[in-house]
Amino acid sequence: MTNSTKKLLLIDGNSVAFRAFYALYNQVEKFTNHDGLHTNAIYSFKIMLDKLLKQIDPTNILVAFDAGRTTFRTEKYADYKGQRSKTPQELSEQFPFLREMLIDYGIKSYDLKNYEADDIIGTLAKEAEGEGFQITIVTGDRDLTQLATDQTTVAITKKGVSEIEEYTPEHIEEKFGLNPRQIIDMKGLVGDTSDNYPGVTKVGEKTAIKLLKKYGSIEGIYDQIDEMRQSKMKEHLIEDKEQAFMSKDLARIRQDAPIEVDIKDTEWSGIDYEKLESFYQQMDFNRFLSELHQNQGAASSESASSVAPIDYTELTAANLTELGKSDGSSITFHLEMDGENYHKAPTIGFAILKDDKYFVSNQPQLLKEPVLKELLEKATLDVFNAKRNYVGLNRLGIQMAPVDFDLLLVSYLLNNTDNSDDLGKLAHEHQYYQVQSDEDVYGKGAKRSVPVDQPEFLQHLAHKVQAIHDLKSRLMAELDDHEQTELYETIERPLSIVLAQMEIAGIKVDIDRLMQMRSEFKERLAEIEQQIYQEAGEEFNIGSPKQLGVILFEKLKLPVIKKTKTGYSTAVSVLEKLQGLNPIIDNILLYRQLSKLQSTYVEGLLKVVFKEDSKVHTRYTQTLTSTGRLSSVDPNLQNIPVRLEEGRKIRQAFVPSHSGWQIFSSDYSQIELRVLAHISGDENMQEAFKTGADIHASTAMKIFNLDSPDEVTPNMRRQAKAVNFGIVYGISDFGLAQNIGITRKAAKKFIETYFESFPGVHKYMTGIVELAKKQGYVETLFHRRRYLPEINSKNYNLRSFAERTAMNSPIQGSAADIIKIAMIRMQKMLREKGLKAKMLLQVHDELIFEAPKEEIPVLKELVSKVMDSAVDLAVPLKVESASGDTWFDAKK
DNA sequence: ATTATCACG
DNA sequence: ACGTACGTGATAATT
Repeated sequence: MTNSTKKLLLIDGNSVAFRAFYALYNQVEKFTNHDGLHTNAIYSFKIMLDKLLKQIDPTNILVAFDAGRTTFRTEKYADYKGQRSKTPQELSEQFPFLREMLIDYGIKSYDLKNYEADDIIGTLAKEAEGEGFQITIVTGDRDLTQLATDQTTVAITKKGVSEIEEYTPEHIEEKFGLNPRQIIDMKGLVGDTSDNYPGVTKVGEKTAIKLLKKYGSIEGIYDQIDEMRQSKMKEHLIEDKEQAFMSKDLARIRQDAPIEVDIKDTEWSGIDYEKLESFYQQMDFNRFLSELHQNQGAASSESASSVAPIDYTELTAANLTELGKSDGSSITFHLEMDGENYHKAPTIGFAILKDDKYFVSNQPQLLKEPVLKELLEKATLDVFNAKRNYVGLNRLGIQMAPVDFDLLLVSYLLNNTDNSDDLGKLAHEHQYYQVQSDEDVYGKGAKRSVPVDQPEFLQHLAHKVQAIHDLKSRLMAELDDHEQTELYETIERPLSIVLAQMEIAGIKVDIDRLMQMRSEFKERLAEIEQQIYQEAGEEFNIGSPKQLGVILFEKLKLPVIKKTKTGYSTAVSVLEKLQGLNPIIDNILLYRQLSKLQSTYVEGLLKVVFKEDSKVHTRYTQTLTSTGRLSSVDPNLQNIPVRLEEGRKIRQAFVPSHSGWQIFSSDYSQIELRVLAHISGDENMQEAFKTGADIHASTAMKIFNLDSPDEVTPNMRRQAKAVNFGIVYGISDFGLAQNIGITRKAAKKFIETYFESFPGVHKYMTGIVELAKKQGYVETLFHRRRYLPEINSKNYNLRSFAERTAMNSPIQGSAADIIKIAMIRMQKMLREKGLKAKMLLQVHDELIFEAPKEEIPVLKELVSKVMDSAVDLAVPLKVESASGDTWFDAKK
């Protein structure tokens, strides 16, 4: 697109930087680069600048800055801007870098001694108007609207900087009934509190507009003041005449400042991408870096690929020998599958990097050829996502060789915040751009298509193995710096294979049982539904919180307990408070319960059963949680109902895969509290665990100051249990109060007493928060890290959340470490002992197996031993086991 | 794509 | 005065 007219963009640098700074003020601590420099203002300034460049497409640009506090205005009026508080350090340190960024953008910036940015802008705007420019002035300061003309638009930033409001003369007329020049008169009459100059007493915006409509200007008012009828306002006007003229003079933006730039100097030379790239690197603007690379790529080549092409060999049945022999040395491998669910996604290609040579193919069947199969079973592999590759190869009948480097896993250990599972995106996070994301190559949503027959597909695969290889040494070195090599080599890496094996094994589902439940639930739901309609007096969608809210709180006029941001809350906690007021409540609660079971568990589960083996094969996400726990998807087998009997019956549908076998389950008892007892070193807590006491009862004795366990009532124990949970979660009086229904004051007292009774725990909690503030992260027993950038935030909520996280993560994370160790050892033991038993599921603190009935006693012995001894803590670990014909029956 | 709800540890 | 318990995933409704 070419410009038919010349367009000048004038930006009030200080004003916009202030707006930009406060737009992201609540995240100011999140925006710091590796040198500790705050970057939030630069960041949002840049976003706004890009938007403007795109919208306006200017030929000329200038960013004007204030030169300092003293100007000709302070000479005239010493108190001008006198009440302004000092620019915060977090912002002022950003100005030099902001100017540097402008240079990289090819944009001229300018300041002039004794003048404000406004005056530079006013002067240049006037000059540009004479030369026939279209001018846009961008600022956060409304005073500049006085400069609006037919040629000049003033854009005021709103909502931080994400939106702008454009002031043309027409818009100003519409809004105030004044012309732009009268804005100056208005300022003179009203004054300006933020610039700290006075106006006429008792004259505000409304009065000023009325006066100016009648008299035109301040001069006009005083010319005719004698004719004005007697009033308080007239007295004030006469009294403050001098002030009014002075303020008008202060408000008037100069259009004749002695600037040393002219329009020619503002010609935009365009962005210097190389310099901008290194600037982004300096600022740690990873998002902008990857944008930059994509844009450059799109602009510089017709194939829209931003990466240098790789010289590869396309493998065929005929040229397999070119791969050469396998000597067990390290190769980089990638298996491409089309779809997230690798248990069923078609394998569509693969890539190998061996001895600096790239081999790629869109014929995965080739992997079954002896040369390739042997290579993959004998070599040492570097991969991205070992688990995914293992399952994919397993489906081709290949037993994947040991893995040395797993890019996905290592990257997750280094930093588990925003760890993508897309190779390209993740490489970009590590400032590596010689590979694109799948989304970039394949598209997303409805537009997604994988060009398996095109060279770009093979190129993409080659770039994937190249990226894995290129990132290896750097990331492994970082792992070492973090003291995480052991965590990687002895826990996460072997675990990925154990998880793959568990997923492949799957768990058998009794489909008939589920179908039977489905028709039972269907009948009962229909019945309750009719009752609810009757009680409500009309039919509506019970599943819609919005419609339900209208029925309950408007039609039936039940009291509103809580609101969500979109309307009435109808959550269980609310409905329970309404119980007894109307019989409809009980029915809704029951309906909710049953429809949850029906849709999520009965029907949801039936949808994901594999027809071939009547099993569900979940996928564990090993690189997602910020604490180190696993999660389970498609289906989620870590949230199968257990607390309510009705829901627990779902577990009857999980059965062994062979007749004569049983389900066996083992769980750690209070592992998180035991971990806390260990890492806090609290003697009282350790003592309780060492003597095998009931921990909640013993906590109750402490906080209620009892002498004997016999004095602990069930209610005391319940409250003590809640306190223990609270401690693990990073306690707050509010949370505890809410949970056990006591006042905040009482909760606070509980916590105080708790900390007096367990001083070691108290010391740990304050110590870990302090440590987090100092080093920016916390660690588990095995050096798993969690970064807490918000721990020093000025925003109370963000900071408090980070503080609780600092207390909780080492506990939850260490417990996760421990069960992971147990799983690896357990799998090894099953193999070594030649047992038929299979480990199937992990649910955070429990492991679920299937085994021939006769193996159960052996298994029980073995699992207890392995889980008990997974780590050596200052307190014993306790394991409880059970078995039965279904998962439901594997309970005490 | 986001929100409310509810299932689990 | 503020306004929260920690970690997840699936579903249906709504935008």
